[in-house]
Amino acid sequence: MTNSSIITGESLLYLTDNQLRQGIEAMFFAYRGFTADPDKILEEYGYGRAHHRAVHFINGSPGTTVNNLLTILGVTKQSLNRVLRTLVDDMMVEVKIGVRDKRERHLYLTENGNELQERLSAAQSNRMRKAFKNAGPNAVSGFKTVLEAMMDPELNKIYSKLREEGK
Amino acid sequence: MTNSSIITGESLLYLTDNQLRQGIEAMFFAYRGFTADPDKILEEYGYGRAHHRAVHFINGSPGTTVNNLLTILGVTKQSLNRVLRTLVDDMMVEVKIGVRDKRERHLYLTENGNELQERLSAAQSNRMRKAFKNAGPNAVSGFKTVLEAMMDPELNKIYSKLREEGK
DNA sequence: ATAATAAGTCAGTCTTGTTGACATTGTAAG
DNA sequence: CTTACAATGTCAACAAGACTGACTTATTAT
Repeated sequence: MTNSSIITGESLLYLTDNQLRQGIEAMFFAYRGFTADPDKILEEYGYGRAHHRAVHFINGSPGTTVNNLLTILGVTKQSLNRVLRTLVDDMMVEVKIGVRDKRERHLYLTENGNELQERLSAAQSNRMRKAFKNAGPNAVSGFKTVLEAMMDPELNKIYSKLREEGK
Repeated sequence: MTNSSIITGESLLYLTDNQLRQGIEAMFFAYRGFTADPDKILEEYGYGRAHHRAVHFINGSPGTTVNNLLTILGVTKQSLNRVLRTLVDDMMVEVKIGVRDKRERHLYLTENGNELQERLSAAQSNRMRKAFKNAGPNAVSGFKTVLEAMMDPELNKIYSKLREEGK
């Protein structure tokens, strides 16, 4: 129950245990909301969040390799492979053998995969758009700043890289 | 690949698909960081995130009932019971039969449980404190505003209630 | 007395993660 | 050219943590 005071550039920011606690709980509840809408759609297809993540990052980096995806998702190849196999079997993802290095498999969304991705993205983006709209532009930049500071340095690198690629 | 423009109270906020996408990815990577530190501690005890959540909310609302916890955590009683049973067996949580209503079980952290909670809380709060410090006070309020707007209305009610209780 | 509530339990299923071992194919280095 | 390494895939086994459904026990409320 001790309080901690922190000196920032401009002002003195008192971060009480309760403020930090509220931040923790906000993350917990917000993440639940964040995943709620896509989860409903995924259920229709018999997919889970792992499928969503794979589809999301393949869409964002078409032609990415299995190894790349492994790094971004932070799971084992066995775990990813299970998900990827069902997506390929269901004609959601297309696998192309690398030209320069024939060991590599490059991943692309098929037309079906794109359709699924767009449905998932629309659901998740809608909620985020509403949240952003409600909170206003200043809040949005604050939101991103805090989240970036909360990532592991490694993950932040990956995130920044993806951010650059996407304009 | 369409852009959406939103008019806020003060200014015109252009929310491109890429901005929304970045928000989504920020949530994904930040949540990973958010859970990384406590996960390491939990491993020592052979616990998982489910145990963490239970301990967290029992600490925040000592004497809460099983049903309350069920509502906050949003899981089935079978799922919660499994976790709660191990915590009770390990002397982390104490169960007291209700005085007014003897059907109810009121949950409290034991001394051991409190110790665990403090370790977990310290790890998670440290990261959040650093993130808050890095981002500055304005960013912190923006962070909370967006997260609150992102919760389901139901969850927001629970969150607000907990916020009031905790001063 | 009967119905509803709070909690616990048993059994079975599913997703998603893990390890470990091994095979295949292709690239790179000596 | 052979040997080592790398990228991928696969088999098996296991565990956490979620779910459903059915059922019990104790207690309270009608």
